[in-house]
Amino acid sequence: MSTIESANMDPGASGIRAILRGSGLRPTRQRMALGRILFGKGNRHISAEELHDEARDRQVAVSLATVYNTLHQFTEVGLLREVVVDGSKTYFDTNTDDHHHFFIEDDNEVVDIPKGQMGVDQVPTAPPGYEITRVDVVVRLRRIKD
Amino acid sequence: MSTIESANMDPGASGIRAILRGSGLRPTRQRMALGRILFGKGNRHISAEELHDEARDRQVAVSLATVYNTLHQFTEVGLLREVVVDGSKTYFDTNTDDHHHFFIEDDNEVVDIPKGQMGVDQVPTAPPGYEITRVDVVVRLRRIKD
DNA sequence: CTGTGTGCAAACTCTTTGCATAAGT
DNA sequence: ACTTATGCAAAGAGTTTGCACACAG
Repeated sequence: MSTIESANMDPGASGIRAILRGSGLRPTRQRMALGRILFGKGNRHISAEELHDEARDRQVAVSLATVYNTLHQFTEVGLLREVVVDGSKTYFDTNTDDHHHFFIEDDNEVVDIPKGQMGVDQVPTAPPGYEITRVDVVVRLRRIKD
Repeated sequence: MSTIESANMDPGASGIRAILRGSGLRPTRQRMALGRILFGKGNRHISAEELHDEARDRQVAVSLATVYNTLHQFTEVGLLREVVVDGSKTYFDTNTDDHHHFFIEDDNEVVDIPKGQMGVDQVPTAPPGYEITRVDVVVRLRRIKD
């Protein structure tokens, strides 16, 4: 368990405000609170439900609909990235860099694959008339039981 | 590996029956009909809804619940493979070989990437205690509009 | 003030489930 | 017959939508 909670990442309230302003989003109470949860401590892979629960745990009253709205707005302005690993839930990644994921099937957890540890050697040519928007790689993992 | 040989030829009713028997599934009217749709003409990437519609179009009465049951049973015995490309729908691929996919975002279509046109050069080492079950690559495409 | 954001509940989509009926062997 | 499969409708999860009220600028 990596507990790197050194303040190297936490932008603080004013930082979040700046991020939102810079993205053209009004810094409302809810967006500020969700922003702090999302960007307050390193990279996260979180679902709407999880974010909602976490907000509640922090005594922040935010409706689930607002959580969805906020996640989508953040994604639109490039603060988040959607990760598709599982047909049933949508995960949002605070790391918007080009990178890939491990997906731990046992507990539905998404983990970044360290950059440089994985590569795609031949990106295929897109069929005529199409362009590649992204290449997603998901390495599925299962816990070894013995 | 019981991959269906000659994937581009219609196995015919007797062929489907043999496939089902070989997988330990009773060849019921519904499974036979769905099997023919699925394996009758080359590789397919189909959702439950699409398969249901197609069955209806062929005058085959099958309930949606049975379509889901059948798709999952076929997947369990290795006749199909689930493809995760989109958070909202589940697609089933009649090609169970190791291969990757294009996903055309404009019309939610899944297409196989020709074998050899794409490769993953370094499969990352799985974290200790875990084993890799599969590596999925999805190349997302958008239609070029000009 | 004025417009954007939020909360709530209801609606929606995709998928699963429970149980009585039907069909396979 | 005996067992497994199917159909239906209802329930379930995750997500979205519509509209009145609240809040930021």
